Amino acid sequence: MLPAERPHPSTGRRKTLKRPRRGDPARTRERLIAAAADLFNRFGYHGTDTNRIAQEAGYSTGTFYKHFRDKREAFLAAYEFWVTSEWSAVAEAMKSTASPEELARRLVTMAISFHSRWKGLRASLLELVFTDSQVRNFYRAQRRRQLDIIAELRSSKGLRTRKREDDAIHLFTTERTYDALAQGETRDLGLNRDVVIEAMIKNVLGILA
Amino acid sequence: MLPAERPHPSTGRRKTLKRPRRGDPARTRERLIAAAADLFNRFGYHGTDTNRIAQEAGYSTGTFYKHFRDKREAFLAAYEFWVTSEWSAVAEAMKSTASPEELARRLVTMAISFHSRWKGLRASLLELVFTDSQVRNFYRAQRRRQLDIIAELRSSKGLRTRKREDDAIHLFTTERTYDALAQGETRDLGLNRDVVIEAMIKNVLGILA
Amino acid sequence: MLPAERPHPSTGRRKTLKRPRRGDPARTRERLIAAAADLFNRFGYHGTDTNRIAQEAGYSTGTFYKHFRDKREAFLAAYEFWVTSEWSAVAEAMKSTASPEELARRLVTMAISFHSRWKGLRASLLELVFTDSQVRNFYRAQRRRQLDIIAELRSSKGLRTRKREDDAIHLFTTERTYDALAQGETRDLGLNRDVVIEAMIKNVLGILA
Amino acid sequence: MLPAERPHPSTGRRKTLKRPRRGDPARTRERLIAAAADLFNRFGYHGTDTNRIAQEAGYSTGTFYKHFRDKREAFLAAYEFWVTSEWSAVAEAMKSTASPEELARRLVTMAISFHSRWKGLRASLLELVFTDSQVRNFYRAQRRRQLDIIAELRSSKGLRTRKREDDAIHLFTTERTYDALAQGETRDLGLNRDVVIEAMIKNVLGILA
DNA sequence: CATGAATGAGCCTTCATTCAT
DNA sequence: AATGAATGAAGGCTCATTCAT
Repeated sequence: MLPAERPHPSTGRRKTLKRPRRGDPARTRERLIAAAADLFNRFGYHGTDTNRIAQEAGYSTGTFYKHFRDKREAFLAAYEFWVTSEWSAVAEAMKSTASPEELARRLVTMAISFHSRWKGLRASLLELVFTDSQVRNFYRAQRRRQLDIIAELRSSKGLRTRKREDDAIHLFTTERTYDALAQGETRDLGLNRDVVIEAMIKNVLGILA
Repeated sequence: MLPAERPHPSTGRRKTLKRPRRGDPARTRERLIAAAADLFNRFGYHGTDTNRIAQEAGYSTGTFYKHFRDKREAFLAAYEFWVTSEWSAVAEAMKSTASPEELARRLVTMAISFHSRWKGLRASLLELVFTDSQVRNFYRAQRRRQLDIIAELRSSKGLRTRKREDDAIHLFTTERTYDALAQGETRDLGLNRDVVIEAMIKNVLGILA
Repeated sequence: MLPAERPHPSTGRRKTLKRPRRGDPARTRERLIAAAADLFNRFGYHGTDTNRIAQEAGYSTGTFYKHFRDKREAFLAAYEFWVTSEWSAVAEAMKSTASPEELARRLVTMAISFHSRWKGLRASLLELVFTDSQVRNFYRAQRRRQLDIIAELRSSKGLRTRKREDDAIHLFTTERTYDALAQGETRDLGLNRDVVIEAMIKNVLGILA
Repeated sequence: MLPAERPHPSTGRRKTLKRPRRGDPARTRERLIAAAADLFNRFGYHGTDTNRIAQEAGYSTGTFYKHFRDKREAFLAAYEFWVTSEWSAVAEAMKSTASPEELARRLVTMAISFHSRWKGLRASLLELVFTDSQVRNFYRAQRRRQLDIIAELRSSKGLRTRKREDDAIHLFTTERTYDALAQGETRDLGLNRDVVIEAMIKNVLGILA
């Protein structure tokens, strides 16, 4: 029997939707990363699908894979984007000449807002760090860089040197608390948000001293 | 799930348990929970499948759904099992008459070992807390209970009262650091493990004072 | 924002189609292999999809993967099925006490009908033998077995011994000609089918002498 | 396509040809055909993608479709290229005044080397002949032409006339054996290559007589 | 003539869940 | 109480093809 010759793909069903302007790849990638970041952040890594990301960015399925090897790579790109913007904001704030108290307050506020904005991405990240070795390596590299930046910032501010361990512990500490604030955990536990925030400010102040 | 990768934890072909046909339901449930806890902990929530849990426990697919409404419920049961055992161990330790220093050291050691043992479960938990409202509610309830227990323990030990916020912050702080130790993050960041541990002990001591 | 909790799969859309009787796995596997053989044979390996095979066999997507690791494995099973039935038919024919002429004629007829029945599977097979090392290994093993069987048959018939090379060449030769007959190539080339067949019979006779 | 496997042929990073912007169309087409032939031959029809062909030839995706209606057309062009070069080589050899033995040997050697060089293309061809009616028609036409050429060659050499059927059978026979030699099948079956080759030479000699 | 970004149908595979035995 | 065959929605990813520049 003659085989059912399959018709050439995409002949016949061509929706007349105007093809999105031929943009430059960098912009496309940016848009995809933005969409990915948004969706991962809202629905988590496992709750987000690749096709949806493309669609949300205004592109079709295939375009996604022209820019990322796979879903993980898109996640990593979104993560990097977020981290970069976070740290440049911190660096910016550090340049100010405000009093240590003022600065500490500002940093804490910023941190809380960052953690609130990215809580979904963070949640997925921490899970993937356990599950996926590539994500883990990427994450660890970011962390080292973070500690380096902190040390640098402090020395550039003329603050006294501290042990890397102390900085790390500070990071762990505050980070988890910011998460709690961002995720409404403090509220659910019946804690007074302001009290917690003040404690954080005191904590940060300790590092700026 | 992420493509083709089994996470770092000790792999190894957990042999199927000898089939315990017609056991009592309670034992069956226990075995299922144990298998679930083990697998979730090793491969993460999304990396573990329901059929595998049943098989690992020595039962068939259907049995799993006789004991749990769905995968989440099994996860929650595993989580509860772990938390319960953890807190009873802590309560046990608190009964001792060791010096505060000794007690603090013991508590920190215990915590680290707990976090090491359950790091996979914890990683999944934190992601699900974000993704899944039922897990979130369950988790929050556990946390409230945890804070209550701490307050209780302290009062039974005749220690001075502290603000619930302080206890919570303490929890957040140490918890994240224990995670870092358990996951080898301190090593990857080039930190001296002992220095970090001593800091934790000092921290705990502050609460026992 | 609370994540869009995804409903439990297959809740809500349950078509009331009566679930196919719970059969024994061996029968299911047989049906799947039969469907796979049929579809691969009609549309080629690349023109056949896995879901279609399951459906054709009267099962759903997932069932296919309960029985075969992947598409290739199903192909190999189909191939083995076909080869086995072919060779047992040949062995059967060889048992007869017909004259060599009669036997040769019968064998040629059988071969042509086999090649006609399985021409699609053969076409895919030969391509996969090139493309896929697992298929290649499987195929080669079959061939060795085939040569062994021929040698055995001859010795059991009391025929004179021949070089393995001669048997192999005979196989190659006739095989390609049977393919041509089966695929209508002889007709397309304006050849007289009977003349070709008679030549084949003479050829086979040479081996039976 | 079969998952994650590159077939046995010599791998190796064919470097992209230097970009020949604005060449003449004929040269462009030639380069595309050469690239197509090479890739189809190495990875099979289904293992080769259109974009890769263009890239390998030093052109961009779109250029491919300026020269071929679709993938099949490129395949057919590659096939024609190969067949043409093969037959002109045979014709060349036939012109020589070597002894029949010498000629037969030379022809067999040539055939084996051709089949070795093009085994991948042949493998795909035979599958497509089954799957795709256009390829089939093209192939059949080539075959008829081939038989015509043989008849012609023989008459021009003053050899005696033979039935077209005999020529066809000869073609089928030797062809399959050359494939086996080219694909290493003889080796895998534990056959002595030289013995097989000598048999082929004898076979060819029969036709030249 | 040439480019290459974009398209989108399609296919393989997984896995939570059901239910007849 | 337990079994395990069967289900089928979902999702990651590929690749032939188009068309605006």
